[in-house]
Amino acid sequence: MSIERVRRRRRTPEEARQEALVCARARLLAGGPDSVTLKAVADDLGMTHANLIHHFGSAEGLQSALMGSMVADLSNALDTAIARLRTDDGAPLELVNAVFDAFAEGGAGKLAAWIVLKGDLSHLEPVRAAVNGLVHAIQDKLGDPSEASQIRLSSAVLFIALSAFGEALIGEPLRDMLDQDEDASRRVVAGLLPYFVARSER
Amino acid sequence: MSIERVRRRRRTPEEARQEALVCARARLLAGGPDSVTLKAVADDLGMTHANLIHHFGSAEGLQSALMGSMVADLSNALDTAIARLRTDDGAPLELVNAVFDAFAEGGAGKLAAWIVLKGDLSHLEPVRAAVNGLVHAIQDKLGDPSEASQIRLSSAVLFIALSAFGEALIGEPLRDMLDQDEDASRRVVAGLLPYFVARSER
DNA sequence: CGCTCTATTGACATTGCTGTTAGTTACATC
DNA sequence: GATGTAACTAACAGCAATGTCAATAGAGCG
Repeated sequence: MSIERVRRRRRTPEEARQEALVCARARLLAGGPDSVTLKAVADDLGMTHANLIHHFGSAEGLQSALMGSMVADLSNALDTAIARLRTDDGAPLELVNAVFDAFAEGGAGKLAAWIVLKGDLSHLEPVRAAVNGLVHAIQDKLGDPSEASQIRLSSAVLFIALSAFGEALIGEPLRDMLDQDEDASRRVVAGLLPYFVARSER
Repeated sequence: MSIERVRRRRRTPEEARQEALVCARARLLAGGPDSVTLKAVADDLGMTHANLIHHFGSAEGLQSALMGSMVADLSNALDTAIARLRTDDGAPLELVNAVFDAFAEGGAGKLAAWIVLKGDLSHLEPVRAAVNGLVHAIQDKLGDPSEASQIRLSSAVLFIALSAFGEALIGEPLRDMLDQDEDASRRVVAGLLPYFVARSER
């Protein structure tokens, strides 16, 4: 019986951080904020929690990096939607789907809820640019650079974002209560969109 | 120098639970879920955490009771909105305001986010009746008992609830990003409401 | 007043998470 | 192959939250 010597894996700092963030995100989405602890993430990765502290400085450092990573993903998803909006001739449903997907699939909905509950609103700041970009992209597409249209489109984006966020978090139980199918929220929001460009906001 | 003997206050079980729940709710809204601990709540009330365990059984018992209390309040707020809808001739803005207030003031928004992040969806169950009551109340008011109208109104309620929930959580930062005033969300939602009764959902 | 019931306390044990430190090992470079 | 850097580990200490238990004391009741 020979002594099994476990071969130790050595990652680059970037690899280590990346793997940890992927794992931490999965934990956040599956088990909530309380399940993303140093020990839990370290165990998942087959390392010790001390090593995570080595890479992120502290537990708060890991959480902060996770927020940053997820916010960046949300930002990128919105930017992609903007780019497609500027080039393709996507229907309004396309845009709505893009925003809803960004909040649902990337876990941005749960992320934002976590941030708000903790009170760290500053982490949401990088989203500002993307959100405003969305307004301008729609404005350019419609070819109406007036001040009035910007205000109107801002409220449209506000409306889409609120709905997408809500759907990502409480959509499933709420739709279940109301006997609505899985696509109901997107359909409703997309259906209401034309009224924003047609009429002036009261 | 006489020995100061601290006079011990003795509450009825109902008083104790009530005070604890009020305090726990304030903590949840101000500092997030992590700030509602046995010790913190007990300190606020001038008692020991052991006494809280005596009344609620465990920390989880306190959290569960808090969720129950807040869900009940949300349910009542919705019922009040329903009652007013059945008697008064409230404008659509009234209804929207009632739902938005229910999510914002009572803290139902943060509560729901907390429940979803923890994964305890069962706690939301008592809301089902109120939500469905809302659909039927609107339907009665419009005097159209058809199946089609119910489906349409369900999607309207879904849409209002998602928006109200979103506004309660990320409304403030999002409106700030978009240069929208405090009432923007309510105004937009109320403005879109007429389109639900007028047209058939695509 | 004496008695009972139980809300309440204080002290202790336990557990899980965070953070520190000294030492170990993988890997790149010479 | 020798060497240095730093990724990594093991063991420990500290802390905060939860939970247990025996003892205390407020309030109603005879």
